[in-house]
Amino acid sequence: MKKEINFFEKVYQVAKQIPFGRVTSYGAIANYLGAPRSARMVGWAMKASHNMEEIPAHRVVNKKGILTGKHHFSGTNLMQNLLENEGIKITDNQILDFETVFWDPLKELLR
DNA sequence: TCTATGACTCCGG
DNA sequence: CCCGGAGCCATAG
Repeated sequence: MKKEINFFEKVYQVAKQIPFGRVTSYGAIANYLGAPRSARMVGWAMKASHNMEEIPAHRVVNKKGILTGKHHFSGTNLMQNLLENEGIKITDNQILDFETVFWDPLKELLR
């Protein structure tokens, strides 16, 4: 095992830096990691994050602002509940004002 | 090694 | 934005 830092670890580090009341997309994280084609891997990492330390995976949605992974959370509306608790409005798994709450690590985190 | 899968994204209609 | 199809890539078996 030479690679101590896996792709997952990178995703976790970025996910942890997502500010309160903000969300980002899998592609944005993947792009920040230098793997814009590995957006799916980010989602895969999020799924594994359940077994890791506390990762705000509920703040990560797809590019359309849809809670594609809410089904993977405990219960059925936990993910939506967590986001709404942060002041994010959601309708039918779709984040309202997605462009407003969107947090791009490439633009906000970096630099 | 190969196949299947997926919390995605892009493209054309 | 919705729908169908294709591309991408790490992980599991």
